[in-house]
Amino acid sequence: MNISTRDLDAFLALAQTQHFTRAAERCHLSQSAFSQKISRIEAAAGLRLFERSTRLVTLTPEGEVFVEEARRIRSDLRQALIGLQDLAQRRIGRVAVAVLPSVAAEWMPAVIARYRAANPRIKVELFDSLASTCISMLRDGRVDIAITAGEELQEFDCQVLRRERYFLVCRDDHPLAPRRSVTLAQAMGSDMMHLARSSSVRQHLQGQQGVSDAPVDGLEVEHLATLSALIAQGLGVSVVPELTLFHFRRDRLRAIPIRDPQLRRPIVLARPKGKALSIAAQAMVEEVLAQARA
Amino acid sequence: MNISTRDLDAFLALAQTQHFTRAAERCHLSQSAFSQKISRIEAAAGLRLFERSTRLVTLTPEGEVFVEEARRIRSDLRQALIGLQDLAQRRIGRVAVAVLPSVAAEWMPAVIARYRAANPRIKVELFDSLASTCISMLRDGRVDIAITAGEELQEFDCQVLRRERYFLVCRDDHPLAPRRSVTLAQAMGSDMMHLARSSSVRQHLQGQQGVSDAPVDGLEVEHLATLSALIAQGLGVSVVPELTLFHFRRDRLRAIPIRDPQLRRPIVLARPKGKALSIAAQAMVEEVLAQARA
DNA sequence: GTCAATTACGTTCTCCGTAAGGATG
DNA sequence: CATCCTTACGGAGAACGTAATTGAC
Repeated sequence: MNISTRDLDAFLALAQTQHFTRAAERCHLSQSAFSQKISRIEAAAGLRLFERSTRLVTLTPEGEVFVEEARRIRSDLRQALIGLQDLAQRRIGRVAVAVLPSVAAEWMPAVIARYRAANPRIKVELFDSLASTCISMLRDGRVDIAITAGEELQEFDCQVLRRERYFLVCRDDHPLAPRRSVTLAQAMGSDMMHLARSSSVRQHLQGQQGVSDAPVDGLEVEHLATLSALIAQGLGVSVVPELTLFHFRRDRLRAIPIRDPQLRRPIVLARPKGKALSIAAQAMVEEVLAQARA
Repeated sequence: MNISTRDLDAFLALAQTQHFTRAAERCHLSQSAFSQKISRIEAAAGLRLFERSTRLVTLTPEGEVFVEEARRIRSDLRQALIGLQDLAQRRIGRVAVAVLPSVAAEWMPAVIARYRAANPRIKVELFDSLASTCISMLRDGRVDIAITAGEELQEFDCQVLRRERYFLVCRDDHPLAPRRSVTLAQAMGSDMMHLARSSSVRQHLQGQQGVSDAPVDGLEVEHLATLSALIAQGLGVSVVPELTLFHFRRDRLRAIPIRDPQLRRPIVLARPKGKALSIAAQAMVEEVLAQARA
């Protein structure tokens, strides 16, 4: 047995008009084809749904029972299909993104502005979180995609958006301040201040040669804004990736690129492995890629 | 766009198995035909519902949205169709009947017994009501059929089940008691007691020649059992139709057929005009007809 | 190399339209 | 006799199966 939406339409049209010819017109069918269709439906149902004399067409009591169910079913199906169309055409939807705070501040304002302009009906959820949080949100399915900098991303499908250079940040009266570039070794020679161990920057630097595990003199902060203020006060220097430099755009601070070519922080776009993105999320990926290329 | 139940089945089978070949088997289709079917469904929906590599088949986020709706819709449709089958096979259903009290007492016990034996799952509702109530219940759709004796039945489809003879009921010491039959005129000569005007019997007799409109001496009762007791007491005689005779089966009472051939009470099976009966009601009609023929 | 989905192609069958048939008022 | 549903029949397109192709592991 096989019932189609057009069968339901035909049945309901006849139930309403009580007239084969007019119902057939409404369904864009010849009257004969329509009659056959009703016959097939009745055969499939196993009973007569309409009582017809050549003059009068009425529902049987069983047909009346079926009308209400058919109406509801057709309506549900229509709603479901319309919902799919809306998803496809991005008239509705939702996309959730978890990104590093630096990425959130530097890239996402423009990305989200363009995305909303292109897809005004899609709800965007942005989480600015540290790398470990980004990863767990992605793992738990709380976000569709994540932009992070961790290394332990084998469980996801990843693509590197950019390999960021690091910069030495110091005050203008620091010995290295006039340099156009420095090496990591040179930078470490100064009074270095680190970010907290939990940050992705610290994790990354930790792996490099010549970077000690121990805090130099207890100045180990959580927020880049704090670090920036400490350096401005002349309490030391630090090494930060490019995307965070906006924190350090203040008087007397200098950012000097670190030459070491292997010292790069990969900014990674991660998505659940082997699972397709929603159309809404796919569109978000496009915008992110465009931003990363810029 | 046209979606069928088999399309839903195919979609849901693939959603569950995540494997074209196995889902195709479940749907009794070749793997190729199945693949095409999924493609058509996706084309109809306007978007990709499954993400496939040759090794792995998974739902897209949009597909996941659709799964739940599809499941519900398919289940609703199945329920509706199964319900129809049940109605057709009289596994479920309901039939309501309004009948005259005399018919209720004489015919319906046997009718209902046979009906229940044949259709154990169908709920039977029986109303024993006077003619006017039977008619209004039928008119209001509170019952499927009515068995009554009124004359004003043009608004219904009717068929006469039987034309009842009338009987003179008297005590054995009444002058007419020994007769094998009497005429209506002879009966009216005695001290006649009538039923209340509202009864169908009175309404019918009223139209006959020689029957006066006025109560003879104020003995005008509503219930046949009362009438029976009055006659047994020797307070008079009465004229009643055959189906009510069971009230008068007591010592010293005699029921004598009235010869007048035109004096017959038609027992009528009435149903809504131009409206088909439910299958359950149709089966009840069959039983009633069988009873009336007996 | 194997497994699995897609594509190609010929066949079958469903569905539709034209036209004739039949019933009803 | 006019209206309207049903049946008959032929054709077009959809759906299916077999088999070849492509792609992933």
